[in-house]
Amino acid sequence: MQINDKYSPQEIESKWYEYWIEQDYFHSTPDHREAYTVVIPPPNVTGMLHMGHMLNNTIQDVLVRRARMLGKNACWVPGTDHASIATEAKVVAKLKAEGIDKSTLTREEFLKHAWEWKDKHGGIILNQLRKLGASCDWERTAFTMDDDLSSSVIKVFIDLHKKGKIYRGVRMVNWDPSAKTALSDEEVIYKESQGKLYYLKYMIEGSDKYIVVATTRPETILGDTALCVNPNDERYADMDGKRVIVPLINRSIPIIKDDYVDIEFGTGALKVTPAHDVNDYMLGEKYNLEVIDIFNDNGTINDKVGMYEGLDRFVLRDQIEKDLATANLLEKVEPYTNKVGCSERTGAPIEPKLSMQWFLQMEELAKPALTAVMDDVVKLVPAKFKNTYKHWMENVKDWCISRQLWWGQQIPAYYLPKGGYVVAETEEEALELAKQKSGDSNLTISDLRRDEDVLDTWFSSWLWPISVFNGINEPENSDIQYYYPTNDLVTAPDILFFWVARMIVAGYEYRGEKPFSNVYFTGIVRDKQRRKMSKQLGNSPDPIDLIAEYGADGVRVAMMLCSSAGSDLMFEDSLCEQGRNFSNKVWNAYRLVNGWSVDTTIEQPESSKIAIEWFNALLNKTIAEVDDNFKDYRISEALMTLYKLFWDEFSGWYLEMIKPAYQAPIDSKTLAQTKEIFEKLMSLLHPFMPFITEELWQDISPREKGESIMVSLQPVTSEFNQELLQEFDIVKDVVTSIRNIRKEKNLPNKETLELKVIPDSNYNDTYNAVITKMANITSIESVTDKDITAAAFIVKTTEYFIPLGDKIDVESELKKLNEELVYLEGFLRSVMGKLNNERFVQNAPAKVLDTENAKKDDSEAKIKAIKERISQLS
RNA sequence: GGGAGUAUAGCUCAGCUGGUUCAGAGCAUCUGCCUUACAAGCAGAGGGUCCUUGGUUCGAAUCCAUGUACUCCCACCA
Repeated sequence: MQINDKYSPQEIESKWYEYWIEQDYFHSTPDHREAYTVVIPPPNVTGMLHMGHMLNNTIQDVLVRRARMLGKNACWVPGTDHASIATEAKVVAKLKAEGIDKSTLTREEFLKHAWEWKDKHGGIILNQLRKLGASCDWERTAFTMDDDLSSSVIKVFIDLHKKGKIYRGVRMVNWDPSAKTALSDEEVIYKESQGKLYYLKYMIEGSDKYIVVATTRPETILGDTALCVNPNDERYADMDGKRVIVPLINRSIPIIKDDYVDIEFGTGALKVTPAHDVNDYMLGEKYNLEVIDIFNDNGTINDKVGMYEGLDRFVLRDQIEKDLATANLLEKVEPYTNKVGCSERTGAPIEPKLSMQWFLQMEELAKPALTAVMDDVVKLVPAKFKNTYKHWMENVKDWCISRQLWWGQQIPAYYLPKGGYVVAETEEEALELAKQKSGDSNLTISDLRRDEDVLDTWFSSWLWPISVFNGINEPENSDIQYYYPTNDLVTAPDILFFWVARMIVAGYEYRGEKPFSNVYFTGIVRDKQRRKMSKQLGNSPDPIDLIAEYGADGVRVAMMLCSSAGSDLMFEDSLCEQGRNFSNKVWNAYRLVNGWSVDTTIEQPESSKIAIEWFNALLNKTIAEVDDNFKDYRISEALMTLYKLFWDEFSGWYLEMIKPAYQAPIDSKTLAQTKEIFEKLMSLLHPFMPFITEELWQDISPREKGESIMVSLQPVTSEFNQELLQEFDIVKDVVTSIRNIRKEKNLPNKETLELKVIPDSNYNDTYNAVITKMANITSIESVTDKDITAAAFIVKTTEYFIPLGDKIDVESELKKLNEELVYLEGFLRSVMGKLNNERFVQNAPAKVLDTENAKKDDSEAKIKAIKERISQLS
């Protein structure tokens, strides 16, 4: 497309992405430069791109592209996570839709289906990232179940087991009856749920009296093995040694006393079900109670009790309520709101369940990881997350790492026929170990039974920054040596514990070093009503549609403008308009510059010289600001700074200053310098808007094949003339004042005006050329007396006049002057109030005193000038 | 139940260690303009008790305390 056409992002974006790929700019290999490494938070293999990814990956791309343009060897490793529960659930559902039940398949058959699924859907999200312009090193694309990564996981498991950090045991775990697997504590989310509180009658054995017990889960009476009251509860003082009968079940259970029970709650009596409640389990251990597990893995009732067998737990709850009522054992039912733990992945209510699982001891491992964050060796941005992190790490619990699933890394534990197990990387090693352990040299592989479980997904992703560089299998390889530790991690705060904390732990355990230097937490993308964007609510736009409508550059700019670290962002489609409008502005500014014809015989006008000098100073100042913003990860501010620089300063002021008259040519020097400036502006904007900046950069001057803005260097800041910038603010004020007068007096811009000035210390005629050009002034004449027939204005302390003959309205002029006078006098009074206050003069630092004195002088001078003009006019 | 955070213009937010970057920005709104790069634009304008109440200070949006309102995290209350 031609540059003088309208801006149309669709036409340029795919072209440049292909070019970048073809030129292999994204790929990084170790060299002499400083490495800058980012590993992507691997999205779920079956995921689709949503607004959260959009935000997250835009930030990463901005950081990576900028680092690359700062001369670093930037490497952004992309990849996906196998997400064992989520993916397995999807595959199971898909098979079910085809009429295949998972239980009829062998492990191998199921995994075949799962891999097919992965191959079919696994690449979608990464392809979507390309549309966004993500400059990932695609040749390094990793998947958490790639051979290298899987063997890393297994090695680490074996190593931790060898170190005695991994143990196997029966514990109360969070059971997901839908996925039929254990979950870690972090995978349980608590939701408010409107339920009921049931008051059940437990008859006292050998008596017609009863004790009422309040419970939210009456179905668990099947597993009741005691009734517990507080020893200090007088209502139950005479219950020592007595027993009660479990309603409906007619089992006799003891009454025990423990101060765990809250006297205030319900009736002060607690039913104890050690198999199905964590607290009850602890009571059970303490008082040596029988444990009756009443559920099957899928949440239906088993045959242990011999009643209600096969019923689902929630069906049973209603059934029990009816049966209790019929038997007159239900005193009452109250509405009750409580928190119910649900599976993060499947949403199913969690069932606390006793089962044999594998655990990782975290306490010791967590120590270096805690110190690292507290000492800012790993810096969290924003820092408020340090508190949360500290609290979690100091109270870290053992990590349940086994899952009763097939999709994932299978635990490398092999059970011996006569009890005991060995842990080994291969079957052959396992056999050797087994022979040693059992003393039976005739053992064969088929005698060993491998543990069925797989490892928690996070047990593979916690190695991500190491395993993508194969740093577990080959700890000395050149990639890991060069790229590790990585620099920035960009992620959402909801996986701080799942992932970030554990990566830091693994980093210290397996590399003896932090995995990254900075963690940038993005906010959560919400809609206008502050609701989290989600598929179910249907309030999330499809990012691909947005890109199609506004262009990737436009969407990127929109996201970056409204996102500061750690705070949520309220997104709506219309925000993209701002991004697209800005792209359009950039495009059109280039069209203007590009459309000028050059005349090498004309001299460079004075106004252009000044404009270039001024803009270069401003550019330097802005680059320094942007550098600072990036240093503090204030990315949206960096962009806003550049946005204003380009729109207001460059387009609004600079281009207007150097713009030749209609169809007139421009001098070659100004054009060349302007193109240079334009190029720098493109470089500065490139990390945010990669496509349009490449397109224009390529067009500015002929480029060789193989050149690209993305591998060019960022402009660097240098000394700039601070005074020039301040003086220019005065120039702008003068121009604006003249524009205001034009507006008031209805004078069209085309009509030329004369300007008179009474020079004083704040006046500098260097800039007259600029003023005349910008405000369409014919001449600026220095005078000594006020022109009372002219429209007047004061900038700083300098008085200006525009002779308008009879066009000025003395009445309204006086009114305005008086208003201004009142304001200035009030202002002066407050300044004088400070200066006359002895304590202020004594305590305030010299700098503050100076400014106050300057304020005083300026306003006094202004007041004097206004008073004079008032007296002349009236 | 414990902990943390936030409250500034209609909206989204800046405002670092109290003082000319102190009341700001962008968007939105309003008023003029189809001015020869751009109406996805240009030129202007309006808009805030800096959540309440106290305190510290010569001086508070900024520091301290109290209250209020939201948000998030953690926790085994049946």
